[in-house]
Amino acid sequence: MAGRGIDRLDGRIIGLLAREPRIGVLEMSRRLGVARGTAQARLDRLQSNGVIRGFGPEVDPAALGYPVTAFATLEIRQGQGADVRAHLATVPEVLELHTTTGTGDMLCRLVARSNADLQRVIDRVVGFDGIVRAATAIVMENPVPLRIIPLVEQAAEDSTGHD
Amino acid sequence: MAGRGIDRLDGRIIGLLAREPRIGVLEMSRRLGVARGTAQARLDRLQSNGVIRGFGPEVDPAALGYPVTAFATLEIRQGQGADVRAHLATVPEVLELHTTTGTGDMLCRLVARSNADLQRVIDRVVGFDGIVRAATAIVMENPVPLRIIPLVEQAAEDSTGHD
DNA sequence: CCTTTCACTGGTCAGGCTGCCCACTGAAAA
DNA sequence: TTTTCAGTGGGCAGCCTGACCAGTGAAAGG
Repeated sequence: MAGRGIDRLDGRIIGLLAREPRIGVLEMSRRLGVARGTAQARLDRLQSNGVIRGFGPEVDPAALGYPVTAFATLEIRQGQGADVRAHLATVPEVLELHTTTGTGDMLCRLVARSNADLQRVIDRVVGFDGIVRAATAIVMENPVPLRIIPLVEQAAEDSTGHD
Repeated sequence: MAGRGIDRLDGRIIGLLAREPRIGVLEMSRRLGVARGTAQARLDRLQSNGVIRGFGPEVDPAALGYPVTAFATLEIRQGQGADVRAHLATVPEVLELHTTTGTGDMLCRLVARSNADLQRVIDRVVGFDGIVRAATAIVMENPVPLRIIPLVEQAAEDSTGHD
């Protein structure tokens, strides 16, 4: 654990990076109106802090041929959690998995080639002994795609106010 | 709509980029054992295809001071969908929003500074006329963080088999 | 069987950026 | 007052990028 927070300059760096990821440190320093060394140091710190985890490519499952997304709530048999986790990790169509409080025990995000193919994916997901019940919700629209900038801006404001 | 699929070389490119995002086209071509122009052309194609959306920084909400994640299922009053979407888009703690089939009408991912703070976030989310009911599940563990590589590999295998 | 097309190769070139170094400044903390 | 630290502005060599080009091999088309 490291980064207690970020200031406005950090926020601007992240925003800039989000808008134009291909940008270099030099160009970044020019846009930000700071010295190159400063931009470099800030960026290094954000990365070692863990605030910026990396710059991995964002791959669109739809473009890969998996246009259908769904969320499945799973109910697990007592004590089978670890096995179920391991099982789900082997299914490529399981994009993420969370254990949760509430009615279900786990929530996972799935993708499939079609609604018909989703059946195959779900069969594979729930075709495992430890899973008692599954409820699936197919995603129709995605009005707010995964985003972080608004939160970054709020975190930057909430900080001491330094620039 | 564009990319019908990807071949093995594309898959290796994405995998390489995921492992070492800072890598350049030249180094990439060396690792892949192809000419630089080829690597460049493939990468360009993946991006214009929309398979690779971008290289935005991956920001960790926890490092920003938001270690609590939750999923909320929302039930919407008939005809209020658009208003609710617009409302949720203004809440920074709403990281993503989907409209779904199933018991709820919408599913959103939330983050908060603490379990106590989550109450504030939920109040803000559901404190809107069009929302009839909300069910929240707090995330305890995240055994499978958002991933795409296994799917990329499968898509690459499923393709014609070209390299 | 010949020709066109296309992806890939391997090479060159100038310009620009990165990583690294340094001395200096100003502000805050000790 | 002294120390510490972030930031500034500058310089340097090395490497990479983007652009370009001629040549090759395979597949598709005539």
